[in-house]
This record gives sequence, C-alpha cells and structure tokens, in this order.
Amino acid sequence: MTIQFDQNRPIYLQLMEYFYGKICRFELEAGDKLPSVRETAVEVGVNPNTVSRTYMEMEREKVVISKRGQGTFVTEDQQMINELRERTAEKHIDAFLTVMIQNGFNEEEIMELIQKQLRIINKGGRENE
Amino acid sequence: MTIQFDQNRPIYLQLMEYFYGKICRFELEAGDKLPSVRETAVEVGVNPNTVSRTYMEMEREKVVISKRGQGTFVTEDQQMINELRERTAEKHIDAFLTVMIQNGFNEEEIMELIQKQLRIINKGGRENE
Amino acid sequence: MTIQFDQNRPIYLQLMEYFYGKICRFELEAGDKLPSVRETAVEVGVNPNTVSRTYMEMEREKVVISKRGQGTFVTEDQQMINELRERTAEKHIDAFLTVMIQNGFNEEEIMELIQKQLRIINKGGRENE
Amino acid sequence: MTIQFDQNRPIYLQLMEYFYGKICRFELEAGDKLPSVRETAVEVGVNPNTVSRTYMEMEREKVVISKRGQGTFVTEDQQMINELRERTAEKHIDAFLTVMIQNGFNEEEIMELIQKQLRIINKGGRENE
DNA sequence: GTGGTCTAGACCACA
DNA sequence: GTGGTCTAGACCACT
Repeated sequence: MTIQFDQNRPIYLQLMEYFYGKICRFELEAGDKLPSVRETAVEVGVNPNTVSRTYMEMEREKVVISKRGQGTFVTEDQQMINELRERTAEKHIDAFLTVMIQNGFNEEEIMELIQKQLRIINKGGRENE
Repeated sequence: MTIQFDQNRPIYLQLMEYFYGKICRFELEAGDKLPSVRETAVEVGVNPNTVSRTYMEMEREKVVISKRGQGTFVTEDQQMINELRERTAEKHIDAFLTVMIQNGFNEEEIMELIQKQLRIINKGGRENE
Repeated sequence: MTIQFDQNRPIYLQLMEYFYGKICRFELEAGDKLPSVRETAVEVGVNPNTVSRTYMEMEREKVVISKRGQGTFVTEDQQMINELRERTAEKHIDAFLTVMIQNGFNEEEIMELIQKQLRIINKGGRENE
Repeated sequence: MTIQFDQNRPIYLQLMEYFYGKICRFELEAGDKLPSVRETAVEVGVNPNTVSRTYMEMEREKVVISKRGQGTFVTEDQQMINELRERTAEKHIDAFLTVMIQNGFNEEEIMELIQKQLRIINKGGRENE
C-alpha cells in the first residue's frame, strides 16, 4: 500500500489523488470513514502534518467531512462523488489532449498510441493475475 | 505569441514545453537558431535568467546546443528530435492512462470520453476557420 | 573550512568538487544530511543561489537528494557513491594522460615525474606533522 | 586534423593547448612558421577572430612571435620551449595529484590506476597500427 | 550581441 | 527552517 511519491510535486496533492482514486473506484463509498490522520501517516510514511493538510484540502472541496472527535468521512452526497468522478476525468482528458495537440500529434496518432499503450498495460496486468 | 503561464508550475518548465512543442511540431527544425535569451525574455515577458534556465535545461536534455557568442540551436541530431517526440507522447499517455485507471475508468469509458472531447475540440476549431 | 576559489572557474562547480571530495573520502556517507543551502552559503561566503545551484547539479547527477522542507541528503545508494569515486578517478586520469601524451611525454617520463612530485608532496606533508 | 572542442572551455585556450602540444612534441620546432590565421581558421573550423586571439595569447607567453607581413613563428629560443614543456608537465601533474588526493585516493591507488589506464591506452593504440 | 555566472533580495510551498 | 523559483541588475568571456 506504499505510494510512489513524485518528489517534484506536493505530497499532499498526490495523497489527495490517491484518496480521490479510491473514492472514484468506489473502494471508499459515500459515508465511509477514512483512516485517521495518524494511521494514514504511518501507512504511507509521511509526516502527519502532510496527511492533515490532505484531509483539509479534501474537506475544502467538500468531498470529505471531518466530524470532531469521530474522524473523517467520505461525503454522504452521492451526487458530489459522481461529479468528482466526471470532473476528474474531464480535467485529465482535456489537459492530455491539449498537450498532445500542442506537440503536433493528430487525432489518428493519439488514438493509435493510446490503443498501443492499453495493449501493453493489459498484457502486463494479466501477468500478475 | 504570448504564453499563458500557469502560476502553479515553474515558468522555466512551461517555457521548455513551449519550445519542445515547437520542435515536435517541426516549427523549429534541426539546426535552427532559437531566439536569443534576451529576445525570448522580452517576448514572453519574463526575466532573462528564467529563459536562461529554460535553455540550460533543454541543453542538458540534449535537445538544443548553446554556443557561446553565437546563440542557442536545435540539435542537428534528427534522431534526438524523433526521440523527444516519442518520449513526450509516451510520457503523457502513460501518465494519463495511469490516472484514469486509478480513478476507476475502464478502456471503453476512456476511449469514449476522448472521442467525445475530440468532437468538441474539432467543433470549436472549425468555428475559428 | 574556507575554500580557495579559482576565479576562472564557476564557483558552483568548485563547490560541487568540494562536496564530491567529501563524499569520495567518506567524510559524508550515504544518507548523511548536507548543511542547508543557507548554512553553506554563509560558511563559504557565497550567495545562497550559488549553493542552490551546486545542490541542484549534484541532485541531477543523483549523488544527493533534496527533500523539500527537510534538507539535502547524500544518496542512500552506496553503489552510486562507488561509481562516483570511480568515475571521478577515471575522468581525471584520462584527461591527465591525454594531455601528457599530447605534449609528447612517454610512459616512463610520466611515471617518473609523478613519483618525483609525490615525494615532494610527502615531504611537505610531513613538515606539517 | 579536426579538433574535438569542449564547448565548456574557451576555444582559444583549447587551440593554444593544441599548438603547445605540437611544439612540445617537436612537430613544430623552433623557428617554424605556423599556418596563417585564416588557414588555421578554415582547417579547424572556427572563427578567424578566435584563432587570432590564440596567436596573441601565445605571443604574450613568448612562445611564438608574429612578424608583420610574414606570419607567426615558433620562438627561436630553444630554452623557452624546454621550459614550456616542463612547466606544462608540472602544472598538470600538480593539479592531477592534488585533485586525486582530495578525492581520497592514496599513492598506491593512484599509481595502480594510472598503470591500468596506460595499459588500456597502449592496447587501443596498437590496434590502430 | 551571445550565453554564463553571480549577487541581492524576495516570495512560496512544504514539513 | 527547508529547498525552489523568480526578478533585477551586474559583469564577464567568447564570437
């Protein structure tokens, strides 16, 4: 469960993406309790302050809610989660296509390269089954 | 020719991507001279030191060569440019697919969402014709 | 601990060599923390930016790792350090022999002149005991 | 006869070393005429100004003499040439030993590594015979 | 005019 | 307190 952190980007952001991933994949569902700040800190091996910041940011985006003395929970608002998933996808697709086009790749090339990469991923994935 | 800089990421990196874009789109070809540090600085409205750093980083990656008293040039090595283009594509595709899968999107969804976004972009593009 | 800087060569390079020397002599070992940018700057009497550049270059060569908010550390990879030591030696020996041969010195002359110089150094060293 | 220039060091210095090498190897002897600035410039592919500077520096060090309208000549003073050879050797040996010791290599290691490198060079050299 | 280096001083995000 | 980035302005060597 250790995460490979990219030292060039804020750890709290990468940790956010990690939790958002879990929520978007429905590993963490509406209302579920997140592990405590300390637990997470130990588990992923970062400073508790950093985890705390992660939780604060997610709360600011209304994806989680912290209840004093009880812990931090995924929002009950399923609509919110669906939106998170959609926004996330759109943001990444948009950024991806923008940068690819800016680098002179056309639609055909982009689709082809993605297909190719997906085949590689699928092959690698199967080996681990 | 003005660039919209994202305040959250280093300017020198964004400037690198700008030039790499030009090279990948073959707007700047092997052996071409880049504008001087000072010219670029004025043009994009940043400090010459920042441009200098951009050029240095690109030189470290062997995409450009700086010659004292002469200027900075795109590498003569066409192979290097092709690699740049491939590496760029692979890096972005990889990161994109990783994050999408991490967020629980499967192949079909990913391909579909990209197609949808491409249609929107094309429609937007045509309006400008 | 003050360093005599050669005015004709970049300070940041000489500072790199200074730290590489410490690492090759095992005064700084794998995982050790380097003094902070600001500390080093004060100690050797140069601008923090210059020290920063030194640390950046060493990080680029994977000899040290900078961790935001924590400091800069010698790599944990002992293999890397051994390689640094070997590369350093090879680089200097190679350059030295190349230039000596280019100046028309043969093997015997080179070995003899080194022996002679080593005797002088040893004599000088003993005087300081 | 093309020279591999290290872009990080002044070309005029590298060109000086090239000529000093020829003189120390007695390929250019006392009183010999150097090729004209233009000839050299064309031959090694650098700006005539750069060659001009090289010749000026060598004249400043009294190793060559330029005679107006006639060209540039190696000094007639054989003593000067011998000193050049010795000074060159001493300078390089001194710098070399200093840096090796600074990097924690002891006498035995240094001598051994040089012997090893010389064997490699000799083997490589023979292949070209 | 060109890139390379350095200083001084500032601000920021991270831990 | 830590490194990272940026600006402003300066000087230098090379072409």
